[in-house]
Amino acid sequence: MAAPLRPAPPPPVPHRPPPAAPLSLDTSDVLQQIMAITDQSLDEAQARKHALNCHRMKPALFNVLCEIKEKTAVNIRHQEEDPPDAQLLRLDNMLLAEGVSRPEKRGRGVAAAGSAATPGGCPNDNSIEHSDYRAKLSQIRQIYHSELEKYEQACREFTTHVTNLLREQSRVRPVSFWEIEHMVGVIQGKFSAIQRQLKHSTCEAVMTLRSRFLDARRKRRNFSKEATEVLNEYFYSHLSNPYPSEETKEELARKGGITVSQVSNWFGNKRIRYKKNTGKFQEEATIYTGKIAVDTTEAQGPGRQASSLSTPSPASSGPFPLPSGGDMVFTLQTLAFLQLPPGGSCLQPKAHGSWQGTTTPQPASSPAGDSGSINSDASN
DNA sequence: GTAGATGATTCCGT
DNA sequence: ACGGAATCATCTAC
Repeated sequence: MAAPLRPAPPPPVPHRPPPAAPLSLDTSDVLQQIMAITDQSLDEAQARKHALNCHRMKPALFNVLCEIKEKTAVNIRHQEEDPPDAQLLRLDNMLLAEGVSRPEKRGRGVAAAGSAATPGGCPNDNSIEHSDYRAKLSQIRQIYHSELEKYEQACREFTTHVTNLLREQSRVRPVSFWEIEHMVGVIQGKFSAIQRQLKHSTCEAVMTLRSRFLDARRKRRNFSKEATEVLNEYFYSHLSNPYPSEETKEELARKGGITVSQVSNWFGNKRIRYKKNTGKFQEEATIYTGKIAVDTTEAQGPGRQASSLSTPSPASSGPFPLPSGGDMVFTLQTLAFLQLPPGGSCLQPKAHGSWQGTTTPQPASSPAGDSGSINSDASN
């Protein structure tokens, strides 16, 4: 690295007026001493430097060196303007997008920090996996910042050291402002190459973490018994129109400890699978409609707590064979049908039959069969 | 190990 | 945007 700072070649002596013999000797002698200075010990060099500084030829020699330096410095200045590094820009942008570049905020809600850390978002974020992801990302962020700080500190120290050295050297040889600037640039360039490597590695680490996290998302776990029960209860009690509204989905999600997307997935899968093989679900339907009937009966008692989900509307029959063993349910169904709005098709809820018969789903918000006051699906 | 169950994803139509 | 249908990937019971 000292190459650009090496003393300039000996001055073009022939261009000068022919000096007297003793002067010529003097010049070459001084040059010899300068060239030999690097081979000497520190103490020797220091003493030699002092001697040279006091030498009567020093000002003249210094001027020549200045001329030569001026020419090379121009070249240096021209080489300085590097184009902006596109790759580095990409790395910076990526680290910023992944939330690695900005320092970690402390004392804030974990969830808030987590959502900020995953701009890509994960619709079905399992809280355990999500916090795991956040923890790993936080680890990466910490390492990145600590390494970055180390590099920056080393760069600062080294730059100061070299600058001081050059200033010191400027007493014996011409070291221009531009030269020092150039040297600082060279040092910073070297350190930024290291930083780039660090950024690259960090990006790779984040990408690996991300892909692992996304893979993990695909790993499914069966819902809890409670979640399945809540969903099934709603499904079988709204068999005529198993399309929960957004609000209902949210409540089902809350009760089952799952996300709204999972509720939507579940209902999507359930409808398809039920439709494909109704017979297979007979037993399950019997269980849940029986359960609903019991719940409904209990709910009729004094002091009941009305809930749109815990006291769902009775299942209506329809194109689906209703499971046997739900007498109470059947009675309630009949009551429900009798409450159809004027003009409604007799005894057949509008929504009934439509979700199986056609591919066009009935909007959950306005099924004729669910609009009655008896229907607890009012949240739709 | 295998079959069936089940949650998630993708594609497509409305 | 939502839902149906097909499919994938994993879990679970045997």
